[in-house]
Amino acid sequence: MRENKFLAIYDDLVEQIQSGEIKPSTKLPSENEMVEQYGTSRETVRKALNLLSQNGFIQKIKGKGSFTLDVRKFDFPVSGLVSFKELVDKMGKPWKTIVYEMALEKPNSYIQKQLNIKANEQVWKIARARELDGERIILDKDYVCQSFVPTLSMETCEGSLFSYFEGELGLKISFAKKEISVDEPTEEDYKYLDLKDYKHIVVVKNYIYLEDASLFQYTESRHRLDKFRFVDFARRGH
Amino acid sequence: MRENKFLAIYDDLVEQIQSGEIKPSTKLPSENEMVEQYGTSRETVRKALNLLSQNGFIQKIKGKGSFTLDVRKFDFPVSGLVSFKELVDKMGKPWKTIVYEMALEKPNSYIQKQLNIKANEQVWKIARARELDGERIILDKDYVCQSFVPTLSMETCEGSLFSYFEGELGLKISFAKKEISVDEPTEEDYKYLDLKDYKHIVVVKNYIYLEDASLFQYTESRHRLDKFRFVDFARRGH
DNA sequence: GAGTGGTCTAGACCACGCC
DNA sequence: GCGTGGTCTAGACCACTCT
Repeated sequence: MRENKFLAIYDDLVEQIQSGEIKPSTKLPSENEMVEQYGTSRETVRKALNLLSQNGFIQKIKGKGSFTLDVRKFDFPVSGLVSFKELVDKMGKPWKTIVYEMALEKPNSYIQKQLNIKANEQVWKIARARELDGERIILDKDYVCQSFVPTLSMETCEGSLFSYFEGELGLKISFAKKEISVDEPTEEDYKYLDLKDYKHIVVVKNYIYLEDASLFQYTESRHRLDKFRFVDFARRGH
Repeated sequence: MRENKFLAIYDDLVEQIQSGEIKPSTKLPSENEMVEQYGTSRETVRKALNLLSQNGFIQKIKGKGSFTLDVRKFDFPVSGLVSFKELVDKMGKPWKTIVYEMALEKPNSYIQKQLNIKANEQVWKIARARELDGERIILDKDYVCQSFVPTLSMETCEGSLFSYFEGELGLKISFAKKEISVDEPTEEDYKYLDLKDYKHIVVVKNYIYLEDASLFQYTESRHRLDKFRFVDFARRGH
């Protein structure tokens, strides 16, 4: 059970929807019924329902009620902030991470600009390939300001940087900007990936910000064309 | 001025941020001050601020206040539900739409599946190329159930389908699922686009739903590799 | 008319940042 | 301690849907 009432209600409903206890396209209890059920005020119930709506679990229809959407059709959203490890774990496929580089460097001017830092600040550079079904199909290049992350180990890089930052360092990631484009492969790409004959590569640039709106990480994910897939759920907001 | 108080406050603040009246990375008035300013309750002010936060305009920091983000860095989000016309108008580039096809058809089995309809229902198929700087770089193929859109004209197709549906037909688009992948060009792509020597094409599949959660349109946007760009802003939600 | 979700209010208590 | 945003409440009125 989570700390906040509305999150507890949210979690409860998500669990019921994902487990199939509440079937797709059926009506949820009305807000007033939930007020009784959960013993809270209506605004609190509504906060939980709005979260469900934003995340694509339900659709609210005025005068009628809240209805579950068919979540299985909206399969895994790569949207939001999901790490490779979370994703691939969810899919249940065998995979491997190969660390090619982990070093504390003076950033070049491109990275300096991307991270918006001074030339004398040092950054961690981590280069890792992701192997699925025996093929290295994604190259992740992470650049992290040392000011936020004093130390880093090889083992961490083989696991999830993300959970290290959030879990052990207590850094709170708040939002991110993603940019997807297609580019020509670099020598690095040819060296670290099994690129076959593809003459292009999908580049996902990720700018990651903390709670205080400071930019602390820049990640470039380079995906082999045939293995790239991005799913997004968006509400037409106001 | 919009109908709802919280939207009016939202609009007011967006305008101030975008016009530069409120500079990037500065502090907004506190919630209590806004309560005075706008003469509403605090929850209403907070509703407006949460919208701003979701849409990447501000960052709220507990104990400190709400701060504007540098919106120029987060330039045009292709995310959400934006039509080609809206996008290109915002960029202010000269462009042209070429309609290659507009017909009422029996859907093939692929489209039937995508739109989740019966074989005997008819659908509009519209194929349009988007020309920028003298090159046809995007091919949009729209499939719309006739049950929602009884009539359609050539002029509408040359403009914005979207504003026709929302404006004249009064259809209310509520949410969409997007899927981005890369594929090999079809004969249609070669015929209707200036593909140069590119051996692949970026495919954006869009499933568009109405307020009552009915799927009413399937759109496939096929982008030339070098001109494709997708920007997304995502908060790490709860 | 009864039931539903959408908006709004006035007030309360809490956790956090800062001085 | 004071000001900030985060949560929660109890109640109100509205617009919409269905019967």
